[in-house]
Amino acid sequence: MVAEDRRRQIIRVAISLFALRGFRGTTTKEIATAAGVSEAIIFRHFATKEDLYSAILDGCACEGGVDPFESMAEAFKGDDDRAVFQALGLAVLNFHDENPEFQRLLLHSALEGHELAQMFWDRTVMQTYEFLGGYVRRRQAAGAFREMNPMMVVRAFLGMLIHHSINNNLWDKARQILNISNEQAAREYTEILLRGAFSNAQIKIETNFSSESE
Amino acid sequence: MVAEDRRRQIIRVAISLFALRGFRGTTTKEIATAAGVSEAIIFRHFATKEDLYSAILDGCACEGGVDPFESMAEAFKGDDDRAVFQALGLAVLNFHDENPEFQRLLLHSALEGHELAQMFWDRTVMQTYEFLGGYVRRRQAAGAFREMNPMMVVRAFLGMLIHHSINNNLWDKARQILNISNEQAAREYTEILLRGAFSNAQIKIETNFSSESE
DNA sequence: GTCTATAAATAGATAGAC
DNA sequence: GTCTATCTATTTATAGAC
Repeated sequence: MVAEDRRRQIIRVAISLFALRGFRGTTTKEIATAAGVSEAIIFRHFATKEDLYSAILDGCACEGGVDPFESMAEAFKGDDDRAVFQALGLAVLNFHDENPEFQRLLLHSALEGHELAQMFWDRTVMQTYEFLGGYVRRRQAAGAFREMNPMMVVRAFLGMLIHHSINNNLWDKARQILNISNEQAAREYTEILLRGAFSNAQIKIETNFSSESE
Repeated sequence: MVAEDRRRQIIRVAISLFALRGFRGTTTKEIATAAGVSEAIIFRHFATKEDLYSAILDGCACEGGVDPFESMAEAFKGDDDRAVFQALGLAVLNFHDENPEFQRLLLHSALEGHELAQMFWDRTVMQTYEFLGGYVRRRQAAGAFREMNPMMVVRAFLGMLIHHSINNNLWDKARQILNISNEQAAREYTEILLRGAFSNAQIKIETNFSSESE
């Protein structure tokens, strides 16, 4: 196999194993065996095990270039609150469903203090807080959202989504408790975020009460 | 030092290190050094490294005996929805704040496929879903909560809480984005769960609209 | 470009003196 | 109850033949 292909193959195999067992939990021997080569080949392409990890990070850097906010651009302009959150929610849930290894890699990385976690935070998480937080702030000014820290809204929504993904990814039994499609999950979480779990009756009582007291 | 004390000390040290670096990422040598003894002492008290891990689990089993639902018993009986969720929320947030090692240990365990994660799921998570899910079901029957899968409500709420704790625990920068007390966080997440982020004005429009269409 | 063989360091675990 | 010394297996990494 030509050098560049072999290199990419090793990285692909390493991602799977690091995701499964973490950096320290994976041996170069295991990577070599899984790639169907001898251990010496690993060190022919990567000076050290750390270098292999860094090469994975460089790969992630490119993948992260996909704009997660693309799908919500239209809803964003039209101030369609439900569509904005549903689109982002579905994008996040689908991404984690299609890339379960990434989430495990990221969690391992965060726990082990590697730089992937920091990179992901700076690049993706911060961007999401700014983007979505800005939207919430604008909608608060328009009177559609109530007054509260916009970051709180973002944190709450991301919490529901990411926890949902981690549950499905790490615990077999999670789906026994709640087994729904990503579309439905995105819709339900959006509904909870925007109007809560109270019934209309309850909300009417609350709304009447609060208008009296105002 | 007497045997039983030494044993407990080693376990305490091991918890810290396993939480920090994971099971595979921690060496018996490191544990010995941190405990201020030689490596041989570790293996005098625990036949293998795995045995040490199991001993930690047994310790957790006792700690888990604390009833997390105690603080919400009164609110539960009185159908005080806000108090129920706020009390549970505060209990969860405080627990993770006071036991940051436990959360890291649990995450490492879940990723590494050790039994702590499974034990925690069966014992604590399931119990929470049943308890809180049962409450939601009852309040739905009373017309206070709208019709939806009760597990969805629980999942959403736990998601906000646990994600909030993990953020504060694993990422330094999380507090830069959103730095609030546990009391405030429990209150805000409860508010989002029950009545959402929409303003009263928006809810009135929605409520009127939905009563017309009903 | 790939392999076998092996070096060097580190891991878990034991023996035996005090 | 604790230590030093040591054993064995594993892990990262290299050398050199093909």
